[in-house]
Amino acid sequence: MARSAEQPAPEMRDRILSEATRLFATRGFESTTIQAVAEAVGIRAPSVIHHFPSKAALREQVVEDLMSHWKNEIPRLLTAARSGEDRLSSALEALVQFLMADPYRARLALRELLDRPGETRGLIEQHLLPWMPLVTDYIRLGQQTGVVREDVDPESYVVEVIIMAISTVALGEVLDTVQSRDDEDRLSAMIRELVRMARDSLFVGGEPA
Amino acid sequence: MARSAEQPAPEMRDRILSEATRLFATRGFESTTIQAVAEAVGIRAPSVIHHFPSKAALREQVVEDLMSHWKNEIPRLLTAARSGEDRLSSALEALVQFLMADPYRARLALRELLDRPGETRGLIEQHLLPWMPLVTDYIRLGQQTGVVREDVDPESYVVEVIIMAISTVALGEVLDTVQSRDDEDRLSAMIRELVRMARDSLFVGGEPA
DNA sequence: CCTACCGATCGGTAGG
DNA sequence: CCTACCGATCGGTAGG
Repeated sequence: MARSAEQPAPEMRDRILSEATRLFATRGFESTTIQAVAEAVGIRAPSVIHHFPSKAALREQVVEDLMSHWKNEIPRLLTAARSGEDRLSSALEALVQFLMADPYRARLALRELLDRPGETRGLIEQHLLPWMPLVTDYIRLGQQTGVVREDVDPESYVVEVIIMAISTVALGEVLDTVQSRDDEDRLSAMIRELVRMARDSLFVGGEPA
Repeated sequence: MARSAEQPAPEMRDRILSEATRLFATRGFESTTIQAVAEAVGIRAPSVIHHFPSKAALREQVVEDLMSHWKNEIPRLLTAARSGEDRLSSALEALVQFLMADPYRARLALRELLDRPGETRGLIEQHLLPWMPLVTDYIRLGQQTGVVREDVDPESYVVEVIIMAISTVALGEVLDTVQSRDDEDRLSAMIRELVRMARDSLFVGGEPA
């Protein structure tokens, strides 16, 4: 009779969050019923509601968990490489790695951007925007020293690269069959081309060898 | 008594399609009720079902209309400019113009890619893929003549550019407030940067001036 | 965490 | 194109 009484199964809440994340990312919030989440974790629908006051609250927590992941990773991404001019390329590759580590991250982000533009914009302004100057100042510095193209619009460039990375990873599953490849899967080729495009459209001159 | 009998209101069907497109694009298919579509055109829900056998059939027609638009526009996009090496840039600007002409096109495409990857992939293979070689062969020709970078992966490049264009236009509303601008709106700056990135990551050398 | 249950809303039908 | 209506499912509550 030590620890059997009424403790609410410590890991159950996390399991619900995990399955809800997966389902919201793949099917979308509206298409996912509480019952589907319950079934995925092996319980009944009302038990899900016991852990989260409402379906909306469940979504909120799922999104918040995603954002806190971002908040933790961003400093790591931005300091991913210190090898001078190649720093931005390495940061981008780290971003892609981060996105591909959990296949639901990119898809969930894209869905939230489409479904709740206002709320998501608020989250972006809160958590992502403060880091922007750190990157754009670095790009402007590169423009002054002549290694970065003069006609680059730093803010637009950064946002475009992030959009490209998120969209590519999120849609990778679909795009994977656009063309068959023998040597490797399509998504890897896309990611590699993405990194190349970001690099070659930023720095002046030809290949960095 | 000439034309009052039982003709099913010729323009009503198109009005339903138009409002359904707008609602599916902005809120998503699952979040859009037949009632909401009916209300938008000023009729009752059962009258919508009279024009389309089911909600799914309405979606099918909306998507088919979008695809037929694409099919008509693609030849025009690909022959948008004949001024030699700048041809691809002009084609891209034409693509962006096409996407921005109807704000719901990009958002609907992105939603369909997320919600129904299998079906959408089929539509892409049918309608878009046949045009791919026309672009990729042109890029490969440019690689042989030395105007296009050697390390460009033609197929990946084309898909990335299309993804970037669709995503940018679709998310433009959200991104518009990432940073305030005095001279022009954020989306225009994003589009211009997108075109620049596509150009500078494709061709060798500095600015074409 | 379960069973039993409910009001609301959904897509769709009947029948003019 | 409308009113009247229905079975199914949804999110959520009650009460253990």
